[in-house]
Amino acid sequence: MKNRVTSAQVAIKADVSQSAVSRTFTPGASVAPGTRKRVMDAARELGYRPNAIARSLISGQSKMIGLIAAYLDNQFYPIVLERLAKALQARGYHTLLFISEPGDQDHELEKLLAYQVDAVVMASATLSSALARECLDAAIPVVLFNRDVPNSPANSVTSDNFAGGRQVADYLIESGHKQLAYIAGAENSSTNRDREAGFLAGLEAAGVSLAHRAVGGYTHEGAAEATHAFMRSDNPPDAIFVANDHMAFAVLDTLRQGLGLRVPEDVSVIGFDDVPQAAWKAYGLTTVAQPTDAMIEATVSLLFDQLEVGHAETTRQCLPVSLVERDTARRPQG
Amino acid sequence: MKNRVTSAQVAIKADVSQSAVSRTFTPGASVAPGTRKRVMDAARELGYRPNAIARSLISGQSKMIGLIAAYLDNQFYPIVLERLAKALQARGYHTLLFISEPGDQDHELEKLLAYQVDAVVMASATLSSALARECLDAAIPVVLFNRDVPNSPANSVTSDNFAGGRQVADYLIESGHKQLAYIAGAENSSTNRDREAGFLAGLEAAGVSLAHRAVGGYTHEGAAEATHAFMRSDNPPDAIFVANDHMAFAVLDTLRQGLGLRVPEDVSVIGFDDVPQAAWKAYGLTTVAQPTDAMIEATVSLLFDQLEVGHAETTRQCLPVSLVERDTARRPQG
DNA sequence: CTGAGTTTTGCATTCGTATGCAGTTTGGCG
DNA sequence: CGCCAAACTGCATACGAATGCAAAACTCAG
Repeated sequence: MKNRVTSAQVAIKADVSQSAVSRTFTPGASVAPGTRKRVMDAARELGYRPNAIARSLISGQSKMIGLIAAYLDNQFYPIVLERLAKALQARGYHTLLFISEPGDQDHELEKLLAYQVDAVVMASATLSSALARECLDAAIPVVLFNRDVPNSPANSVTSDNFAGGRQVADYLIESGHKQLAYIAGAENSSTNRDREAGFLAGLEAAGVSLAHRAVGGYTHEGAAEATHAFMRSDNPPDAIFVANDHMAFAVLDTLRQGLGLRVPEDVSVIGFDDVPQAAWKAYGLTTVAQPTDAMIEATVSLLFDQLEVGHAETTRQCLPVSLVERDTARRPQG
Repeated sequence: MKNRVTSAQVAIKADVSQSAVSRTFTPGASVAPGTRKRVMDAARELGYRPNAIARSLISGQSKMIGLIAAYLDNQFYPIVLERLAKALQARGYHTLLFISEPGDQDHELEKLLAYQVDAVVMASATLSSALARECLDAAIPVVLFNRDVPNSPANSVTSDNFAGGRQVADYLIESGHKQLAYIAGAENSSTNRDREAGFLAGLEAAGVSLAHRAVGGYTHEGAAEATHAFMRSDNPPDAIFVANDHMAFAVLDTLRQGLGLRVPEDVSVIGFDDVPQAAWKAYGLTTVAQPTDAMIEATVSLLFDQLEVGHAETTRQCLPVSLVERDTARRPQG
């Protein structure tokens, strides 16, 4: 039923061999101009399109990159997804998308490897060490995006989460906040771990201790609940550092609309990521900006170094962050 | 270098034929329990994983669905992407993602077809009629998601944009608004066309004429500019219908933070889509809800009807919408 | 017009798996 | 114990394109 046109059919129509057709569609191959034209004409007439699947089989390169993601409701990831896919497309690669549900990452990754992807980018979920080994064995480069697993053989591209957390601590202390709170993302995520560690390091350096801590699980609801809990306590915080912007929006909504408090007069709030929404005026969120474009660029170069140049050493890139001062945190010297 | 394990290697190790290995991994094939076990053991030991590329080549089914998208900054699409990909995964299909840049859709779609995707879902960009024909020729089902091209041979799943626009008009008029404005998305998008047509139909039925109209291009900035222009005019609107929520947020920010106006006291605003953000308290956007889950479900069943059952007729599904009353539009009888 | 050097071309094989066919084994039942 | 059907197995081939190799065609200088 399917109207599949093959190179052999084109070859017959153009009165050349199948090889000639193949070479016509292989950049850099040796084909006489006349032959090429005959082939192109026949191809156009028949509606021929080289079969990427067959090509992959023989060339050993699928030109597909497996991308594992989840939680696309946090705007950070869709944006990464869009730009990364676009960057890969520009280089002739395409993105096979896997949405990982908590729990079945390994199972899904199995399937992804079955598709012979040339590399894997993990933008969420963590790589189990078993899978990491499998990828290593199969010589499939893996890049962890925005996460880092210390002793794994995978490459990673992250921003300097520790420094970011530290900057937030310094900033909040310098601007006179006394009761500091932290809303964590997921306990086991590397971004949360580093952001929190940096924050705590900053507090310790100033001799301040953390007044409140709760886990928001990177969800809107979790963050809202945590905020309520904080504010109901005996010593409510005067500043909340939230592990990412997505949760910070919920914190702001809860403080302002839910509890009728003023931000930053009553409570300061600082997020992390600097998603586009953070700049929207309804929020105007003070936050730590991740260098999204640079991270994507780094990911792409890393990938191509390994895919096309053949570099093998695993690399861990950590890019600098910067605090973006907007309207949700009292400023120093104010 | 690549440590590729093939079915032949497993066959040797398990002392069976390559066919036996193949059959072991083919659900429903006839294999003796003992043989299956020997094969499985050998496979596990060698780390064998069936090569989906080779399988596609011979079976003629890639089990990949091409998904074309763009504008992932509008939260509606990431969510669709996530849920759709998940639903497809659950059925053993995977998503090959293409980000279309305005202008090169055709060129990209070409590549997508080269990958032998079993079907195409277009969640943005419109299908040129040339491409539509190519897909038809290749017997590749195409589903237009949230868009509709009247005389094309493609299936479509949309919500009732016309009825939604109409409801907004009725609602705004009933609640006593006099100066109505509309901010369009992109002129050539079917969603915009239908939403606007429905809105105008409602106005006409009430004998009201549209006071203002501008094109926001589905962008934050475009909507902000349009709002400024409206409010600078001699007869500023007391209600603005915005073609989607993404732009409506910009309208709200501009009215409130930019111009110091109160919503809905001074101006009412209604959006379209009901993305999760619309429910966040900082916005509390009154909007028309698209039945996202139902649309995805419809898309998936449509796809599978065509892929596995073999139905061929093209279908156009149009699902009902509902107005969600929140806080950005004055209510009738208030 | 000849011969050496360079392009172009076709043949045959390869990638890894699925499957029709025919041959072999197994099991059930009389 | 014998026989037929059913279950299982292996062989050979196919999917569509890329590529090493050797033959053929062309180029150009002498």
